Parts: sequence; C-alpha cells; structure tokens
Amino acid sequence: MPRPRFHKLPAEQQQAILHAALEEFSGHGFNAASLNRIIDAAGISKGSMYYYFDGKEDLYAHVARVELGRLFEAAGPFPVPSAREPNAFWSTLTDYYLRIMGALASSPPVAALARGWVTASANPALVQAQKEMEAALLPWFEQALVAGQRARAVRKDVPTGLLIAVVFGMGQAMDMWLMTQELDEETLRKLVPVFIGMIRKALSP
Amino acid sequence: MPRPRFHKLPAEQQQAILHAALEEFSGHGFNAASLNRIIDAAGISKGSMYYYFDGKEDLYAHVARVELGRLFEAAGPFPVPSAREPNAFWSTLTDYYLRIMGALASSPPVAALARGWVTASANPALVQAQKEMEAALLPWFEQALVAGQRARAVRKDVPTGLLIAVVFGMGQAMDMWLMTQELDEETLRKLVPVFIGMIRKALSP
DNA sequence: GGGCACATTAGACCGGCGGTCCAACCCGTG
DNA sequence: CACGGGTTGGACCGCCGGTCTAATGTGCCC
Repeated sequence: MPRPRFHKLPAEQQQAILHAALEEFSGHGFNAASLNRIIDAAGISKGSMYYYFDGKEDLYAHVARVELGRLFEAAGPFPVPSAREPNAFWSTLTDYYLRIMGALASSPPVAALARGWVTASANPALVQAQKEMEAALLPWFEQALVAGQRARAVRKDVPTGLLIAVVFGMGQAMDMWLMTQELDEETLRKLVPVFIGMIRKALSP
Repeated sequence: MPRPRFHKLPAEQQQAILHAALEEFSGHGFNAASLNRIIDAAGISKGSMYYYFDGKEDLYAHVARVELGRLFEAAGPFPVPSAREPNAFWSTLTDYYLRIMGALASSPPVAALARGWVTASANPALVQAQKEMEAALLPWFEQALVAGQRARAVRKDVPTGLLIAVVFGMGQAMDMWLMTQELDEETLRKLVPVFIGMIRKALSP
C-alpha cells in the first residue's frame, strides 16, 4: 500500500507517477522493469519515491490495483449469477467475459499489465500482492461456482479449489491465446462462446 | 547451450556445477536465483563459469533440459496414441500422465524446477530457452491431437493452436494444484483420471 | 629438455539494480 | 524571526549479471 501521504499529492503528480509506472511495468514486466527509470520518467527523486511507496513491489501492486480496478469498473460489477438453470448461468458468464475482454482490448498497456500480472504468479517478491488480489477475487469465484452448482451447471464431485484452479488456468490460456491473435470485435464475439463452452463442458456435472 | 568444453570436464565437476545450479534454481526460481551463489557452491570461479556457459539463462536452460530430460526418460517415451476409439485414446494419456506425475513426486527439486519453468513463461530473458522446449514438445502435442481427432476423441471445430493452449493451460493449472497438495500415490491415482476426464470433456467433439 | 602456443582459471572491475540514509530545504506556526 | 516537522535530493550501500586480462597450466614440436 502506498503511504497515505501519496494521496495528498496534487492529482497531476500522482498521475505522473502512476503513468510512468504503468508504462514501465506493462512494457517490461515486473522483474525487468526498472524503478530508477520510473523515478526519472516521473520526474521525482528516489527519496520521494520511497517516501510514498514501500518499494518496487508496493508500487507495482498499487498500479495493478488501480488499473485493474478501473478495468472491472468499466466492465460493470461482477455478476454473481442467480440463474436457476444451466443455460442461463453460462450465458451470464459469457456476457461478462465479453465485457472484460472488450475493455481490455481498448487499452493495450492495461492488457499488457494484466498479462504480466497473471504470469508473474511464481515471483517470490510478489506473493503479498498476489495474495491480496487473489483474496479479492476468490470469494467471487467461490460464489459463482456455488451458484453454478445450485443451478446444476457445475459438478460437485471435485474440490472447489481445484475447479477454481482449472477455470483460472483455462481462462489464462484462452486470454493469452486471444492476445496473440488479431482482436476484432467480430471474432471475439464468435470465440468467447466457444471458450465458455469448453469451460462449461469441463465443469458440467 | 553450454560450450563443448563443458562436456570435456571431469564428470564429477560437471555434476558439482549442475547440482549447485539445480539447488539454486529450484529453490529460488530463475529471477531470484543468484549466479554468484551457484559459482561459490560449485567451487569454481566466475571466469570458469562464463568459459563453460553463455550466462545465467544458458545455465538455467541446460539444467532444465538435463533434469526434465531425465524425468521424461524415467517416465518412458512419449506415446503417440494409436487408438482407434475415444476410450482407448484417453486411457493411454491417463497412463502417461500418471507416470510423469509419479516421477515428479519422487524428486522434489526437479518438481520445483518444473514448476518454475512452467510459470516463468513471460520472462523476456527466457524466450530462447522456452521456445526451444516448446519446439520439442509441440510436435508431440500436435500428433497427439491429430491422433485424437482420428479416434473421434477430439473436436475439429477449433484451431489446433487454441486446443493446445487450452490443454497446456489446464495441465499447468492441475499440475500446480497437485504440487501444492500432499502427493501420495493413492490420491494421485484417484485424481489423474478426474483431470484427464475434464480435459476430455473440454476437447470432445 | 626448452620454448612456444593454446586452453583454462582467477578475480578485479563495470554499469545498473533495489534500497537506505541524512543533510538541506520548505513552510506553517508561535 | 526562529523553530520544527514534513518533504526532497542524491550520495551511498551491497549485490547483481556480465566482461576482461594477466597469470597459470598443459601438451606438443624442435
């Protein structure tokens, strides 16, 4: 977490720092990103940076929080599907997935940041930040799965943790694959249902 | 690739270097591993290390190649299923998966290395090494998928590249989940068919 | 056996990294 | 005006991966 002082800064200076950090992190990934370059680009001194943030990881986590937060905001709130029937359940998820991918496609640096975030999973320096975001996402995942089980859309014979891992893994793989292709609205609209269909088949009772 | 000179070294010194590197890489992951520590632990000088290897990435790739090579050797050759019928096709794959996981379970450092290898995917310093291993694995994946399609076990309405990505992602997620659990032979034997079953459902026509 | 050429080794050195530290400066208050 | 806490600049630290070269083996030819 940034120190409270950071939020007292003039908005434009906060922006300058966050912008520089987003550029650097999305362009190089966490490990290869240089805090010194961010500091230069933001036009502040090292002392100030460490006066506002605990260090590189803290800055990264904050940028990710802010940008991914904006992303989810732009895509609307997480729906916890209340469907009583499998088809309805899965179509709710399809809609949401489409909204997220659309939002991502409209902002390449954020997409790069998200990609980096999701692949940096094993980095020991990031456990803290990862856990934090995981903790924010997990309850939703769990709720969604339980709702799915209630709608008879999701199997009950496998530990929830494993289901989450698998969905996460499939989603990640699909996202990565998507991001390496040309992303026009048309194909996206065609592919997302295919993706959800595969997840659906894997999870169905 | 290590320089040819490396292979002319007395076997025990090669072993010392590879052992030190395996310990360090499996314990810290690629980024956090320290080449200097490996050098100290192996009891050689920096000059020698760089005389035998191009650098950190080269050493890592070599260790991974050797250790994962041993792993696959221990698990027997990649089967390209020749089944003519879905059930036979999937049971061939189940057997193989079980053999690999068994081999992994018997050697924690190699398991850690494999975990690190698979999660380090986005590291720009490793693209070379990643591509190399991918190139070695891809043809087998493709053959297996095509064989699966021939056995009417795998759908044909989705690009092969996407299928591979999804299978890879699911496999990775399952592996990671497995490695965070207690790995006794019993549960493994129960879980692997469930995994393969999920992959099967996602891929079936 | 002596001299030479080449393979090998040791480790000082380089720029850059993330992170620490403290003197100097700014600015509101008494 | 003087003080004192909030803020800033940037020198400094230990470590990183990587380079370079002088010294040291080592085997071969005359």
